Amino acid sequence: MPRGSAPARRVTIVDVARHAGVSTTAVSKVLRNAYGASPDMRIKVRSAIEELGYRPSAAARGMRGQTYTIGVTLPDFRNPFFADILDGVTAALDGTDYVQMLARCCNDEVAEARVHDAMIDRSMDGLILIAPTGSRKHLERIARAVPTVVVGRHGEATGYDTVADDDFTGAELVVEHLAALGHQRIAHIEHLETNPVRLREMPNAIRSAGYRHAMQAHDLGTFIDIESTSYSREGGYLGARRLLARDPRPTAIFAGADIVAMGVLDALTEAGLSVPGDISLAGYDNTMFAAFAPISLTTVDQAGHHIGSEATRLLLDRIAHRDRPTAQVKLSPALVTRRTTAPIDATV
Amino acid sequence: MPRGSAPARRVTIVDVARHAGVSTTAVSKVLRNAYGASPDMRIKVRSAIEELGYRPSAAARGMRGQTYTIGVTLPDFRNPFFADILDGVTAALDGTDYVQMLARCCNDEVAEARVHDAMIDRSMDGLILIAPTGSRKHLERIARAVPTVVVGRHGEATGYDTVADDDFTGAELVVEHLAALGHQRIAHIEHLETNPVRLREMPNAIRSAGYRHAMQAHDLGTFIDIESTSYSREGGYLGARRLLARDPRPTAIFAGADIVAMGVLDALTEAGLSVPGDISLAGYDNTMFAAFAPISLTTVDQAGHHIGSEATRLLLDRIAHRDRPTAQVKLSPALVTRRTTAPIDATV
DNA sequence: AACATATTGGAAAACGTTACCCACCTCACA
DNA sequence: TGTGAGGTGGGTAACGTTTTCCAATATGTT
Repeated sequence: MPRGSAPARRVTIVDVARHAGVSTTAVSKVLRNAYGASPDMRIKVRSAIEELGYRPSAAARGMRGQTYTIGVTLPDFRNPFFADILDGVTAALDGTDYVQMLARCCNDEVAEARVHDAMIDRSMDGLILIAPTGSRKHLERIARAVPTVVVGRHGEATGYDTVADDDFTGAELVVEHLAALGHQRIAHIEHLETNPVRLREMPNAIRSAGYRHAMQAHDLGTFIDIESTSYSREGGYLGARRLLARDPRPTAIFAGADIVAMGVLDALTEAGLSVPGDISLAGYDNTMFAAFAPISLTTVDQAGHHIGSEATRLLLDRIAHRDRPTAQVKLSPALVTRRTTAPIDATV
Repeated sequence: MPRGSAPARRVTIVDVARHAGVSTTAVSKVLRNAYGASPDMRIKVRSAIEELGYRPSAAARGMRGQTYTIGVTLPDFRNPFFADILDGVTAALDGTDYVQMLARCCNDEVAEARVHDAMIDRSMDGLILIAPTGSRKHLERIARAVPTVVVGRHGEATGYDTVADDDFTGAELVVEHLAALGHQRIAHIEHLETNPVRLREMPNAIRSAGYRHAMQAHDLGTFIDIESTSYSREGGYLGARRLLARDPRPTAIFAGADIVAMGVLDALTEAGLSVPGDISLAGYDNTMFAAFAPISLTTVDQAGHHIGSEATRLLLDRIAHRDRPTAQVKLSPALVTRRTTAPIDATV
């Protein structure tokens, strides 16, 4: 019986103004901490707001001013690395008037654009796009409509700020580590990328380039061996299956992401191989999963929390100063050595 | 240099109307598939929309009608079970005009209320609250403001629909399974709950009750052993540490959620114990993690996808018919037997 | 042919806020 | 005693939709 006492009209700014005996303009000023309201006025209005339980309508606000909403899009809810970034966003937003709203933007470019548009339609004050796959042009278009920060994408951009990890160095760290352990046949599983722009901008492509460069630098150029699948558990499983079919098979696998390493482990378990006994394995992202004790995956820490808070800081700054030049923040990754990598001697 | 060609005024319904040579009313009717527009009119308007690249402003819509936005709140981005639910929501929303927006509502009741209010302020057309912790009264208040479906909470409600798994039966399935394997000292790690209402409504409490009931039913009442922590990896770790300190220690642990089982495995690894050699372990939720080959966790499948799509179906229905009586959907869980549980004989 | 009923299209008034501008007051200073 | 500046407060017009009418025309019914 949902009947229940009439839909109860929402308390509006007019009600507050009347109750406090002032104009709606005055109430609005207090709400926005805007100039032109005396301390007395502020107290009076605030107590009226309190008494009436008034809450501003974001829809109405959106028509003239801000909605105090930050939109965050991400490609996947299963990759735990993104949760770290979101924590950083939440932390940075804490204490401000802004609220974050999330949406997943699948992996397909059309669906992604639809989600971005949906956020613009909803008058978000700013957008944080995590690892978007859209074209540069598309991103510039979004950024023209609303302040935008792109996370996890390299390259200079004219319309938006970026925050990214130095994936090239991160990949080098992994190869160096494995090479120092005596490994030569170090294979890599990457996320397939063909678009030339994305080859220069997407983290997965940069990691792959870092891998190749480091292999060359360690005189292991002839051992370069890459499987192109996707950054997902299935991608890892598939890539590992193919690598295991090699003869001789690699002694170490560098998975482009922890989630990929998870799939690799699925395949290794299935094949009855032990880690690092039979084969060494490294991931990337240092997600919660990598720290999982029974696995204890060697990986690269991207400081997701820091990435998220930095992106938020940039976004709030840009909302306040839309004309400042764009900034590119690049963070340094760090290798986290755990138990899935071991010296080649220990490997059969 | 973000300068860039003037902020570019958004295309509005007025532009579309002028371009098509009709009234804004007519355009609005076409947009909403409302009655009163001829097929000719629809074609004419739609092509004008296409040509101008018009997109309706949700803010403006929100002031009079719908925003075509569904708000989804969930307590945690790290529990992969929620990702399954979200997939179900996405699937059910596919092909409709609705877009989903997510927000995390932490675990604390005040923060949760703030998030719910934020969604109402943003004129969401409907809300799906996943495993909310708020009081019944709070939920009823939300539901009075906007069509609401509560996921994962038991008990009759007058203002909102609910979708929940039969957690009591699910817990029984686990105990039955372990008892059939010959286990007696079957311990349980639950999420601490003291509030009397939530003891009757929250899934964690129901699972705990199911565990106790099944233990009694199998004449294992004297072996009932519960650690109260939280549904998180840390909670699992802590609970397991305490259980391992028992003498004699349990031969099997029923973790209230897969994420808890993950923490249990952290503790077991640390203690140098093998699964199921030294101790059997079962989880709950059948998340992606449970299927992870190196672990292969026995668990209870909740069909998260189905839960999500069912909740969405109910919500869309309620948006269309706000007066229909509330519904409680209860889904049946299924045991998924994997490699972390074994006969007691095999256990030392 | 007269009348009722659908169908089609539009004019105008909301919806709740903020931006813009103006009026008033007080105070300091010439 | 003017005059200008800074501080306060408010009136009013947007903002872009949907909703609620109403009028005009087409269709069907006696």
